[in-house]
Amino acid sequence: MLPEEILTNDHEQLARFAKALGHPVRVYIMELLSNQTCCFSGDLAEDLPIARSTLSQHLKELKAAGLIQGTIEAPKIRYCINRENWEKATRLFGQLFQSTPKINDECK
Amino acid sequence: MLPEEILTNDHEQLARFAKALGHPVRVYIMELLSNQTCCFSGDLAEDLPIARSTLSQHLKELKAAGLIQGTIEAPKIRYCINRENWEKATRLFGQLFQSTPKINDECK
DNA sequence: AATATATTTCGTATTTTTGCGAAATATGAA
DNA sequence: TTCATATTTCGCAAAAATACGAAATATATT
Repeated sequence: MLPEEILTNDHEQLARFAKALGHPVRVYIMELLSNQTCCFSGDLAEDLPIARSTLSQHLKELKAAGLIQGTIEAPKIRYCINRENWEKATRLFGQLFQSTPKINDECK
Repeated sequence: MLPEEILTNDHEQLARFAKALGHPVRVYIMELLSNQTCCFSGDLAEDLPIARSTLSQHLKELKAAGLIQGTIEAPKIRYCINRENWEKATRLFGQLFQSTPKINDECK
């Protein structure tokens, strides 16, 4: 038996996903990608008030967290959601938010 | 009419919540608080492998994001979830994750 | 008032994040 | 091969996050 870990892999994984979503631009991108299958970096760059290199970094971070993936469609790159991890994130966040905390008078 | 904002208040708010959840210790705390109504900082400090001052900072951050609130119960402090904002977070994350992205062959 | 307990704030150091423009890379078209 | 387009990486700077121990604060108890 392993020693009881307080901080589990799920905690770590959820924190990683949450951190990746911890910037409005990245929330915007994930929202977009979860509604319309894919998009090009250029389309985002036109809408968003940030430099292309900055956008690129945000995309990189989402990719590092496993939330998106890119496929070359020269000369562009098509970005899509990583369905498997998105579902994992859906499950983990869903778990966290599933239980409505009980009302507690001491805490007004 | 205001100019169409790309990054909305909801994006900002969700990012703020996500950022607050972007650390395993804070995920652990919120998970705990969403299951059992309240807890004391000391109880957390005993379980978690971090200094009390570090824990205090994490709690402060969760409080700043509006996810928890503390009430003095001297000499301890009882921390509880902020139900209103937790529900807001539940709604915002729920919205983000509600739509399962369509399968897309180009993105294997 | 003095003591003990619980927690936070302060000061500091290190690491990470965020952002930009310039330069580099990759690829299709001429 | 050269040119044009799309995107990323690099180099830098500024800001924020993370962590710790020591000191400060707050409050109940003696």
